[in-house]
Amino acid sequence: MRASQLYAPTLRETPAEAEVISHQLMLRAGFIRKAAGGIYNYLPLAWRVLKKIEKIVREEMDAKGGQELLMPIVLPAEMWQETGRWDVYGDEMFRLKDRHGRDFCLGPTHEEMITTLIRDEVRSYRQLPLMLYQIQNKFRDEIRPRFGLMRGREFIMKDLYSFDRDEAGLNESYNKMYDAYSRVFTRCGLTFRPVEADPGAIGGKGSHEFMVIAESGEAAIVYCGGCDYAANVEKAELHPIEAPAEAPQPMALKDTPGTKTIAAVAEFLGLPADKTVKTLAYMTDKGLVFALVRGDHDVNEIKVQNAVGAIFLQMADEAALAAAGTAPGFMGPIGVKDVTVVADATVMKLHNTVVGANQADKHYVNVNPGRDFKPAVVADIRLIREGDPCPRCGEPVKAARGIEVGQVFKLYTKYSKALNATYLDESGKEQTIVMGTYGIGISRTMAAAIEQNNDANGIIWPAAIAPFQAAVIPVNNADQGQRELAEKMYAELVAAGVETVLDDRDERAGVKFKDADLIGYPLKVTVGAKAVTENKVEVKTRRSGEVHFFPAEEAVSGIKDLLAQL
RNA sequence: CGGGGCGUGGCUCAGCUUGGUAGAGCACCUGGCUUGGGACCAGGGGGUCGCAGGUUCAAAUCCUGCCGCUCCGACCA
Repeated sequence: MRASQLYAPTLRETPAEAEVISHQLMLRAGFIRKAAGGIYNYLPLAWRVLKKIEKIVREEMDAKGGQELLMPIVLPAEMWQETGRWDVYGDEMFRLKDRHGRDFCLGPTHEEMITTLIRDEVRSYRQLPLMLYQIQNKFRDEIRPRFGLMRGREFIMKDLYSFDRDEAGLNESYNKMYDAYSRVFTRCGLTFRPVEADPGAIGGKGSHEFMVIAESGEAAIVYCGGCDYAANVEKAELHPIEAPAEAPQPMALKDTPGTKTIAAVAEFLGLPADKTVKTLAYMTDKGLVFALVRGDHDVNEIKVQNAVGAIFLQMADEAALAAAGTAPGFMGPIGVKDVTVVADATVMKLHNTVVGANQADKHYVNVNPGRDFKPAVVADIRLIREGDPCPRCGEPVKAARGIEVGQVFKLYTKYSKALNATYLDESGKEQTIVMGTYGIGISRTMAAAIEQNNDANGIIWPAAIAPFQAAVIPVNNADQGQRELAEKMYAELVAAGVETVLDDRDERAGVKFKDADLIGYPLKVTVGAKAVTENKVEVKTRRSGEVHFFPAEEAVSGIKDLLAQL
């Protein structure tokens, strides 16, 4: 490709709208342009990168027996109504009507479509297992699209669906995908970590997320230095903590004026925060829920949601609290009606603790959980923090941030049951197909790669996904010798199968170097005066800045060697 | 959905307080000069100042409404 023909409009200045580095660099380097909030055009350089990522993904999916197909973007409402997700998805779903008033949506994911697609055709155990996938644009009307390609409203995703006879088959498919995902992200040159995850709205049980480790990541994860445990904080388990034994005291109501926070109550009573109980109120589709954790702990809302089986959960407002007959700042589990009390397992270990009395300026003291109140649910609902013990080995966990580039789920029969996808086993008995779903954010992976590979001058592409491998730069276009040698190097590299850009633009050397660094070609091949007079072609590695000189006739093999090392 | 900020040429921004014929740098076009890290000189093209109302002799500037972008929040009572 000749740079004079390449449509890659670079910007000297960073557009004001971009906050994270990947977004800034993709705009500046001429990879993307915005069409609307969270919706982007992929220009030729970006498209080349995306196709490389897709190619790696296809190879790894195919290697595990996946078969590629393509489903529609526009999906009819009926199948979503059958599984209930037409309502569950809420405002995040792009909806539209055709001229007859029939409801459709732009596919946010395709479990419903794939399941209805195969249910009429797959009738026998002989047709299983089956793995089908597509690479397709997905649509989610995010509350707040941000960070460029990292959280867009339209994005490119690979989604694979596995269909098995039973749980054993599902586990096998799941393990294959887990392995394939590890291979994909390794080949893309990313530093990543699979972590245990909460399946969330997709449903099912058993899930891992593949996290690209980056400061700008939206997800918080913990991992153990002592063993290989790693999890999203939403999921990370915690064992209950024992409290030192104490003789139970009689419960008493005590005036605690103005103590609306744990810190204030603890100070007023002269107790450490870990001898108190914190109560948070949530409105859910299952009614009002009180979540109890030890005073110095935090609530994990996902765990609360799972503990009560709620689809919807948010902090209760003052009106809801008033209706429930309690007082903000002084809430507690004792004497409340029509409230589901969920206690963290650690709370149940406390002796002579403190809870709000559900009236202003009063707390109960010397409360003994189990004796003085009995929660409807006791579960692990605590949010893990750095330094908490690993649930597997007890070593303190470390915290990190990650960009979720892939997630694998064991769905079991959630969708196959709702959509009636069954097969006949050997004995002629009807069985429900067991499913898994496996996604990779292709466009997000591109952004994540930039988040992890950049410097002050621009992008540093891992060679496997770089839009081009090398840029040939004649320093002085006016010099015929340089121009001709650069043309020759370019022709030879292309003939040798090296994806190369020849910067034939009538620009000064500085401009060409700056653009090459910004775009992030792994190698710069500089043809200057020395190349012509001393037969020394300069090859500079983008990442390390390392410089090699080759005689022109050896340059191509030298470049191929360098690329092989990247 | 709540709160803040911002919408002026392709990009970054000034001008708005105090109304009076729309600016700079970069980018772009022409010519010259230059050629190893975003040169220089001269000339030139390009803007319904987000949209719609209103106030005024006169609105980018003041007022009202709307739209868009962006940041924070929508978790620890």
